[in-house]
Amino acid sequence: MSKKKLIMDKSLELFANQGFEATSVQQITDYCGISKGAFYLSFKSKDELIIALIDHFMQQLAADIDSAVTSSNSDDILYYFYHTSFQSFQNHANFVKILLNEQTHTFNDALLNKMRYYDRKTDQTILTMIEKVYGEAINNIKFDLILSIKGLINGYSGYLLFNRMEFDVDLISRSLVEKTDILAKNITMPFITEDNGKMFQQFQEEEVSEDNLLQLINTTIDELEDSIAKESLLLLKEQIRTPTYQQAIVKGLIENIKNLSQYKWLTHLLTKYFNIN
Amino acid sequence: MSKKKLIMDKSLELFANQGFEATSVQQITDYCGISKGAFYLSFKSKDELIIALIDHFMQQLAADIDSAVTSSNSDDILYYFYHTSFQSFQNHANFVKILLNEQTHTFNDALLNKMRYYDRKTDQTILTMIEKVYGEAINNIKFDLILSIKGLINGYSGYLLFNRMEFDVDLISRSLVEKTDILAKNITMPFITEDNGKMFQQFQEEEVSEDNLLQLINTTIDELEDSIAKESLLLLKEQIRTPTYQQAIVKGLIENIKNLSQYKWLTHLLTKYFNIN
DNA sequence: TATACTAATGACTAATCGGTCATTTTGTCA
DNA sequence: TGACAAAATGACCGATTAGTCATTAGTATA
Repeated sequence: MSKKKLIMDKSLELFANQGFEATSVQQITDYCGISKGAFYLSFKSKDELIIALIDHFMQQLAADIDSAVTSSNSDDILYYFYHTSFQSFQNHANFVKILLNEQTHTFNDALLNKMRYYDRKTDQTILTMIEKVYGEAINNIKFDLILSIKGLINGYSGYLLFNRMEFDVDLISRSLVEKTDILAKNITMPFITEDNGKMFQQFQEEEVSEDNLLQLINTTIDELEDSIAKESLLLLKEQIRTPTYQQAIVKGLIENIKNLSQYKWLTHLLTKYFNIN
Repeated sequence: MSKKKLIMDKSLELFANQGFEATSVQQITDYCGISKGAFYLSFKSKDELIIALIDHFMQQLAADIDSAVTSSNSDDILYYFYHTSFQSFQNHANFVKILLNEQTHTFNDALLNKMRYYDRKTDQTILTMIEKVYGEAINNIKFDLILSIKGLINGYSGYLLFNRMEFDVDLISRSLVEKTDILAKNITMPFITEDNGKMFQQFQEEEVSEDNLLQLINTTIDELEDSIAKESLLLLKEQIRTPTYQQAIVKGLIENIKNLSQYKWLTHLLTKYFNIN
């Protein structure tokens, strides 16, 4: 395990239990069994660490949900959406705790922007989903439906987190699918009109910047043990710097990474960058 | 305006914009135009300040909602519940911001307990409300209904707060009443069973401790300009220390305070303490 | 073994924090 | 006016923080 990964893993625990501001760098390094200096070899600042954490998990969550939403039948989309969300919630309870705690703190502009970005991204995913499931029928209530879905997830997450409960992902998913369906088919009095809802539309997927992509590749290479996937990534990195291979080869290399479930986001970005379908 | 009130007003702004931990006592006193020493004449510590803030607003909110729920017809209860909630939200946006930010921070036990206490109180109020509106019919889904209602409020509050919008309290209330009604009448697949829902029942209204009551009276006296209400409070304070007057007189004195809308909580506690109906 | 390089250390700094208290200012009596 | 008390001040304290950097440990090459 790379040092960066070690710090991220351990600090996640501490942040979740004590909050971001209340956790000192000294505490993190003690807990990791490394020196303070070593911390600053991996991260330029404490802020950079929390942003890296948020990015790491949100990218994965966004990619998981996106793939669940795009790859399932119209009938099952809602179920798989909730299932993926709460499965991820169960697997990364510590991260969710940080998210709920630090959600709108203004103290760090970069952090706030990240949060906003992912919030918008979630809106967009949900919008795509409900349009796919209900089509034109819910056009005038779609923004209320988005808020209701996010609200339900929030309400139930808070309850589960507070009670530290083991829970049945299948049951909660089916229960929330029913609620969503009930709302979608019966609401007649939306609060958010098309006009107010403009902000939901404003989201544009970011350009895949070469810098960001390279940085993400480097981080991932760092995390990986020697393997075909690592070798593929190294080759793709070269390909970005100086294009050498044909599309087919590039596609094959990306396919080698696609199989690792935790790198769906990277796969997504690579596919987009190299213009592969 | 008393110094305590001044500090609470000003610090509310700062906490809302920067968070609790990120705001220093020095910053608060500078913003108030007083010295650091003066701060500690009003509050024993910084923690005591945040707890006072939370108490102040939550007591008022709880009393407002409670009176809205208990004093309206079964048909209108839901509407007045949401109306009171969002009206209060609109009037005290800064406080809501703090609540959303600091909601589950563990760093301070007393604070955490306050939060939990009021969360439970909210659950209880909502439970009473939906039982009054829907009776036995929703018995098996009532806990899901509580979570859904809290979730909806949360979802819409977050949206409104984020967009810093002026909004139509009547419209959002009617819109959420409809959603609540739709859910109450159509849910067939609850996630939380009677057994899991035990925790919702555990709430017991706190005993009215003499110390707490006296402290609240003193704070309120401090806030008030000279008036009948202030005089009444001073007399009631004496009555607690050494009972002198008959029930009728006590009841009359409490009535003098009841008329001030912002002291419903105090009225409630006094009524309970003196055993008046 | 000697050299060169990187990785890792932890004592240190400057700044900031919550909280204290000797001192001064202000207000109120006779 | 003068004596006294209450209110208010801000320099100061010990503790803690994020971040730095001269030094050391570890490793690979010659």
